[in-house]
Amino acid sequence: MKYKRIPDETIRRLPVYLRGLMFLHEDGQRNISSSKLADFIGVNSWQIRKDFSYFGEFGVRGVGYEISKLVNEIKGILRLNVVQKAALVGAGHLGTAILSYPGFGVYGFDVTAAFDNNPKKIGKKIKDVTIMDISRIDILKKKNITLGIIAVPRSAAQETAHALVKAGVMGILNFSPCYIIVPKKVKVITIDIAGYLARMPYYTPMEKKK
Amino acid sequence: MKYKRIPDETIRRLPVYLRGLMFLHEDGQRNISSSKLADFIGVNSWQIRKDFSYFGEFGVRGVGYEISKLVNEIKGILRLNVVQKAALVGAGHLGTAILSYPGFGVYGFDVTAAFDNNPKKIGKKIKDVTIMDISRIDILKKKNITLGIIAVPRSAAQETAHALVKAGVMGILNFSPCYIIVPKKVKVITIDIAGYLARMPYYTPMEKKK
DNA sequence: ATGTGAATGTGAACGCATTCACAAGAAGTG
DNA sequence: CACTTCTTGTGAATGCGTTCACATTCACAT
Repeated sequence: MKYKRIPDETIRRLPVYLRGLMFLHEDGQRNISSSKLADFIGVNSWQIRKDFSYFGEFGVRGVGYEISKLVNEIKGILRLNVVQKAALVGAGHLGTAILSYPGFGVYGFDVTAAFDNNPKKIGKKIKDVTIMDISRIDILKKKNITLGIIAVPRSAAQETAHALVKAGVMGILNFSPCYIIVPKKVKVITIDIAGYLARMPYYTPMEKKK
Repeated sequence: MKYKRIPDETIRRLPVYLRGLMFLHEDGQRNISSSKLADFIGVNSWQIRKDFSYFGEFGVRGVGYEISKLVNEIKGILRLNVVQKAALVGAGHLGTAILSYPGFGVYGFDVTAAFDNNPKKIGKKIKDVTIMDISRIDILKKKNITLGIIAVPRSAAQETAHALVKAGVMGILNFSPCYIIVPKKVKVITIDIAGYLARMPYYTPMEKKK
């Protein structure tokens, strides 16, 4: 395929394809067609083919895709073929859930450091990770960790982001429900968990009374 | 504004506007212009004005918007002006975090029931909510709960969705990293937490070696 | 070799969302 | 009242992403 701008939406879908494909791979399957894959992950087959076409020709016409090859290609595009280390800030309920969550490992992430400002939590161990005082965040530079996860109360989100950037982080996953300001070179993705649910009543019909 | 189809993207942004406005309101502010609001939540001012224009004229030309009015308008559009009750399935780490998370309340949600299939967890209380056996899920009908939150392992996600739908749920927030099949009338939003992080390395520059 | 069926890859058409640019309205000032 | 400043609301232009339709390629059977 000729040179062309890659839609952001395509990038957003790649992890979806990847997790579907990894599941099928573990399940023992070797090959798949775009339409089978489409049914499995809930999109259209032409969308899948188009998305792949931005990066090259990964399949064989008349035959389909080899799953393991596709997994490697997508991992390569997303740079998930090397272990990416991430640090968590905020060891509350959500932070604990994140540290315990197996899903990050699936994509090749290693959440390998955690910070909090509550002395009661510092020193505690959750899933092999010992919680450190936030003041020691500069250790990220030494450990070469470039991704940060913010799971602190909203009021502390902006300063946490600053601290992460200062410690060399280039990408931030922000679970605080607010906009945070960072230098342009740093990528932030904000997830307002409740915000997703907030859309729901708009789509669901009025509740009928008893 | 004349009749016109409302973009899905607009609906997606409304909760973002809402939470920003509610914060400003609590902070004691009364009025705001679209460009001030835009800076605060990290979008463009014309985007905000356009989005509002689909629903009516909420501001005053030359003056700006009255925050409390705007909050009510958006709540009305999203149907958040009545308390919406939701049920959680899966009381693991993530489920616990969700029950403890104050963010849902901000939007007017009440997570008022929780289920699990692990006998050890049943009967335990988290934040006023007692965890019930999943087999009792039909109680949702009686309690008039129409929203469900899935926080179970992937392998159990599809059957959980079925059970929720059977119990009368019309909207599902799914934290399992997989596509789930439901009747057309039911709205599903899937959040693959790790999937968001998976996009990150694509955007961040290659890590430099020491 | 040739035909048939299956599945990919992609230019082109389409449609939707964002962005622009400006008319319209409100408030303050002299 | 006339003038200036400010800010909204929106038709129109633009641009981006999705969808379509089909040429292309491969495997297999005959």
